[in-house]
Amino acid sequence: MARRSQTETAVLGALSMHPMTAYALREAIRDVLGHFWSESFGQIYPTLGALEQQGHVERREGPRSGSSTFAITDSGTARLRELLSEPIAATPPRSGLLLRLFFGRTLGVRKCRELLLEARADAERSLAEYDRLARTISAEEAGSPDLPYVLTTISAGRHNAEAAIAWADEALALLEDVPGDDPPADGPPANGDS
Amino acid sequence: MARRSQTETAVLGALSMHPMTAYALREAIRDVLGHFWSESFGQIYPTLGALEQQGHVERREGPRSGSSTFAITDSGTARLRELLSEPIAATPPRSGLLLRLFFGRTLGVRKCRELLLEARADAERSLAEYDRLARTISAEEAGSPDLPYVLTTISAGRHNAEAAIAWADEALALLEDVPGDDPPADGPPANGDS
DNA sequence: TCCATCATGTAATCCGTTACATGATTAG
DNA sequence: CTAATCATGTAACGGATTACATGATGGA
Repeated sequence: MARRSQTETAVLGALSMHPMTAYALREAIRDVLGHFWSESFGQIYPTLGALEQQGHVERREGPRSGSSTFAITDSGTARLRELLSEPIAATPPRSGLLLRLFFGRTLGVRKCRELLLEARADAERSLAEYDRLARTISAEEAGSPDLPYVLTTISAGRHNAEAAIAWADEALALLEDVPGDDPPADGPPANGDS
Repeated sequence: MARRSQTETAVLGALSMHPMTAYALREAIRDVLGHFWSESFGQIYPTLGALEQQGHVERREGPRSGSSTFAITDSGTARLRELLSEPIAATPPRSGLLLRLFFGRTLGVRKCRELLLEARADAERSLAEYDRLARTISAEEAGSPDLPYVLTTISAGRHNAEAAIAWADEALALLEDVPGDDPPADGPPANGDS
């Protein structure tokens, strides 16, 4: 069971929408699934090769000489359905931001505030991006059977971004009354080098 | 630079609160940082060893024969400050749930609804847990300089859980009018086995 | 002609999980 | 005495990123 983990799922899924070259696949995963998924370059080719050997995808003439277009086969669609039905493998959480805030006493309040403001700004930007995306896709893909599903994933991004903004504000308030003793420079005190 | 990635940060951070054995460290990371961080077992011992060699932690007599308690040293605290100040390494997103919903046409509406209901229930449970946690810690650690920082991380969990609930409801509404053609069983149609 | 983009792949390496292997202490 | 918990480590494996290596095509 060469369960290439969930890479297989992402690749088959992307190809289930329309056939494309490995290169285009990579861009589709980055640009279309990018908000909630990522695949590294070096995974895509080997996975495609394995899927081809298993008969789940078919290699055809590509747009350039030496290039190939991959299309999902019936067995590939069945395999995808199977993979999507598997229980979700829980990704262990790893938030560098929360790790820093948790040890904020050591980091210093000032830097914590900076991190929070940055996070807030990032979230604000994502929020705008999700709104734009939702409008674009709703128009472009109007009537597509995929549309409602795609919209649920965009909605997830929107809600997360909104939550991040509200959280950042609350967290900034929580740190409001913390004494500004913070810049505990890494050497002895009263040393303004950095 | 054997940058044991961010494991080093988590280990030094945990030891910055109080000295403990490697075993206790593991439990602290699981139970205390667990909402936003995880370290696998096999990372902790080697990392502690490396930190000891660099003089960032000190090994002392442990509570049992053959066991050791580790304490952070001054250089360790400086190192922690350094690590915490580094730019946050963005973790590539990987949401198995959103991956499944995105390809929901293939998975089938029914299973998508089930996934959403599950996710909603999970979030509801976390929410209660975060509330309980916030109350417990506020009482237990009242007056601790770490308290406000810890509360910001709990607040993050709360907001995320709330967002997940609101999102699940919205997503369920989005899938409301999708025709229930869904169970595209992996064989021929008109087969009510499951 | 030359650069950006399209295109395909391999290899080295790192990070992290899991399984394995062992033993001391304490509570029931 | 015996099971649960505390305690420490190593080894094997698998998954993922990154760097390396190469080349075609088309537009400026």
